[in-house]
Amino acid sequence: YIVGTCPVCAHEGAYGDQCEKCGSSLNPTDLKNPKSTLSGKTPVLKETKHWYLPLDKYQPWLEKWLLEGKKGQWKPNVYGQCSSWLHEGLQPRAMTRDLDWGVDVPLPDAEGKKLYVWLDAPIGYISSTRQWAKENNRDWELYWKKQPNEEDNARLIHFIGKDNIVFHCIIFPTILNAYGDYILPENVPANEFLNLEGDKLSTSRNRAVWLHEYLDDFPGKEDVLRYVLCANMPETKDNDFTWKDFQNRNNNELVAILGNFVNRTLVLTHKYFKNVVPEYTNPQAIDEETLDQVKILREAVQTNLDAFRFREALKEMMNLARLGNKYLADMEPWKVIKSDEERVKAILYVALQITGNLALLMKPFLPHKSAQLQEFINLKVSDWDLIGKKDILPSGHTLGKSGLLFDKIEDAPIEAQVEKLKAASKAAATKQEPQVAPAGEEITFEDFTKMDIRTATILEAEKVPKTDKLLKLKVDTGLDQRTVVSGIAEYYKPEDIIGQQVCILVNLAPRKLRGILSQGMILMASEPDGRLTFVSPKQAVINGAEVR
RNA sequence: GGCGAGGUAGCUCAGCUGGUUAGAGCGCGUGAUUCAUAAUCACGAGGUCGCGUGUUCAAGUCACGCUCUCGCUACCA
Repeated sequence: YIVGTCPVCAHEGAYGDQCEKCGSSLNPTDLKNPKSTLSGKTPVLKETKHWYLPLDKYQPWLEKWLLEGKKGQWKPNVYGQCSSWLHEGLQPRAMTRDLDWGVDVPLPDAEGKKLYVWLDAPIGYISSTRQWAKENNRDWELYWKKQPNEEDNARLIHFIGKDNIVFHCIIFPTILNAYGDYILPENVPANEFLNLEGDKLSTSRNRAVWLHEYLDDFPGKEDVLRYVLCANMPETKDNDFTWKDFQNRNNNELVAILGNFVNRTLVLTHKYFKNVVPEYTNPQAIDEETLDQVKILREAVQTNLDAFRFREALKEMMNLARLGNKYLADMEPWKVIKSDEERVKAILYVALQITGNLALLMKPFLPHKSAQLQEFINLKVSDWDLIGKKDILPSGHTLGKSGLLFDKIEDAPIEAQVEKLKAASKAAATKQEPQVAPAGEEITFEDFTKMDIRTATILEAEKVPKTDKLLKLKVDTGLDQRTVVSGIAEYYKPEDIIGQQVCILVNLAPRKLRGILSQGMILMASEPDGRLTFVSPKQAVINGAEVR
């Protein structure tokens, strides 16, 4: 909105950001004789004060702490994104805003200033800890402050998505470090994005699975969702949540492998030994070897959890149920019972130990079902360290009342969810009233008539090289044929718009974009999400017709 | 356009510092089995490791070029 004389080449029509004559990029304050393009008056420089985080000053520290210190430790996607930012060079970042809503800047000379959300939000992690500590009679500083002995420090780990990497890896650590005695994030195992039925999640488009609705639709299945989300976690690249996959994983994995193993063990114990854990006499090598596997699987789960490989950890947990199924299939207690009840006692003893250990091993992933299984088998203790014990359910122990841990999900509710999703996003798309831009300032009729808008036809269109959004158009305005550069390439392909009739502002001052002189501006309807659509006469009219 | 991450069986992924016939789970096929929610167990069929060139005795694994997906960034009169 500002023109003036270029300080480099003395061209008089230079813009506030760039001089087209010499191509220099400028700041508005660099211009000599600046004038407003709206009113023609000389702009007044108004100061607005903002507080900055001088990230540039901490660049050397970040390079050492992050680039050197976290190399090979942080996930490639996280480390790569951070090093990309650091290589571009950090700039001071404004931490205050001129807004009429938000958290006030708590400084005497900061009237009307609000804190930038990403200064504020991570500090909320600390204040919420303080609040929690207060309510629970704990010392919050143990969780955030550096302790006299480094090994006593709390470990700070941020579980986030990739869109939050910069705030948790660069900005927040810089603040913590600058402040002084706070611990720093040990790791930030950010995930990629999870899509929903092949498209991005979007709460504004109501393209989401709302948790309260899920719990209504699938009561008691909170752990099923946990399981599917964990098994499908976008740890290395974007992934897709589909209801079909949800159903398959429930039916083929939770029901068929885990639930089924538990069920058959408990049913057999009930049938043969009246729900009491039998004696473990004359164990065979296979029995001991099978029980030895439990500890190995626990180690595998643990190692993977420590390394934030949750999908793999989950798979190892399921392997314990697989081990149990295989053991039962190999031992065939339902056959042996006909000839050797003593042997069946040992077999079911082993199967029950696997079940007991499984109840504990699944706890990090399926907390509700873990508790439920503990009730089934009347297991009161739940320490992780117990996993591997070969007598977690000792002989003579009476089991509880059992049922089914998981049940099958039929096609109908799954299809209903898919339909619901479609209907919801369709409804959201048609509604769409909110967040249209408010009406602009009142202008006079003369102001309006200054704009000469005409109908025109696009004759040629090509993408401007090295840009994503720009198309170079040749249009027939009725008056002439001229070149217009337009930022519509995301929504229109060049070959699709040739012959398209549009409206064009013909008396707009020409402007060079990417080295191409753009003479005029194509009128577009711009929706809140940024989508653009041509504003065109409904019926074909001559080129050059005045639009009023 | 620049930068980052990813592209390995139908699907989701593993393959560390290059080394014999590329692995797992689910799905699929065949067989076994019946204690179990037609669940389970065994066996099997599926892969030009995105494309190309190069380095090497040897490349999914290294180098260069290209291509596709996601993200950050620039351009959007």
